Amino acid sequence: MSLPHALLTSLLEQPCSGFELARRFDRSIGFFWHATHQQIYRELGRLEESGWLESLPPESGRGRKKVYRVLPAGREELQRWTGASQDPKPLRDELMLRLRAEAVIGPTSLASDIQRRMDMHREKLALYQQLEADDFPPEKNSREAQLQHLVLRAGIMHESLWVEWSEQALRVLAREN
Amino acid sequence: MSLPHALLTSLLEQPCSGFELARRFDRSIGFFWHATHQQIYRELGRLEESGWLESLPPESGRGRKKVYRVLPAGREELQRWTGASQDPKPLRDELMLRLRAEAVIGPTSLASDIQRRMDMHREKLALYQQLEADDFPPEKNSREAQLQHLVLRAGIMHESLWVEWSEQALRVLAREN
DNA sequence: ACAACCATGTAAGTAGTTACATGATTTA
DNA sequence: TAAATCATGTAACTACTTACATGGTTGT
Repeated sequence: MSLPHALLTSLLEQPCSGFELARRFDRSIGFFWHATHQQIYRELGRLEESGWLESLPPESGRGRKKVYRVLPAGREELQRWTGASQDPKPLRDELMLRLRAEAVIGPTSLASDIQRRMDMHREKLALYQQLEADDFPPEKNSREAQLQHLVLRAGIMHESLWVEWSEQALRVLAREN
Repeated sequence: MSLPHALLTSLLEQPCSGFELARRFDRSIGFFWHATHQQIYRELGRLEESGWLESLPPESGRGRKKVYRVLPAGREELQRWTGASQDPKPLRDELMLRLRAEAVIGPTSLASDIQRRMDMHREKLALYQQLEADDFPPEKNSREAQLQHLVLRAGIMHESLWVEWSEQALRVLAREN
């Protein structure tokens, strides 16, 4: 149950409509917790039913846009959830399965796909490093900024890991084949 | 659709029953693609319907144990799937959401949970390093061994990443709080 | 004969994905 | 006035999780 809490967080930062939320997700929280607009609309409905959000119906009677705002009960639930302990999810990656399969059934075209994926990881790494340079200069060291920076650091370390791993993998796959 | 291919791989390595498969999963492929026995039984049924597996009914009439074996069509499907390109799944981690939430709603007991998780990552790292020492000595360098080693390397790098990141996170959270 | 473990399943629920539908507002 | 974009939804499906049920085999 993470999506509802992701939405609560995002709406505490800035109340907005489902549509705007979906767009903001794509450029911030969505980097590490993707959600489609359908998921978001469905979840907003549930959150309102639970009494964690309220929706302000369209101002001036025009349009269908609904703006959501977090209620005190929602804030308390978010606090509860954030402090609760959760085990880390184990690594779960299809590519590992494909490597095991390759080991059993012999050479396939895996190497070219790893090359392609490595390029994608490099691109994402460059993007994250740009975001780091733009949004987290050394003098910006409030608690809030440091926590957000930690999240971005995880992304950077994650992408670096897969670039490095891909290089190792390509060396192995290049030997024979 | 990864579980069926994980099962095909495992059954090519060694034909066996659903129960044995579930146990073997817990100690090898399951490290990076966990599955419950219910998932496995259901999937084995589907794979048999698709004509990718055959089941040899219990020998000697006793017991209910069914042994599964991969058919040629299953092997071809596995080959197709392994060579097909797949995009890497983006990082998806609840902990990142909890950090963003902390940044908005202020201090919670996150630090103690990160400490706990760090210990879990350290334990898993130690286990993987032990497996590496036991199963992949330098002289064992067949293609198959090297591919399996790559998978384990990914696990080691993954756990190392989260140990290192946790240390950074604890330094940040210790400053105030 | 009882416990421990082997072995296979059903049922119900949650989360996430994909495809499709619909209407309102803004801008060229 | 047509196209682009804003905005919200329904429906159907797939993957995964959790709880429960049931009977067979092996060892003491």
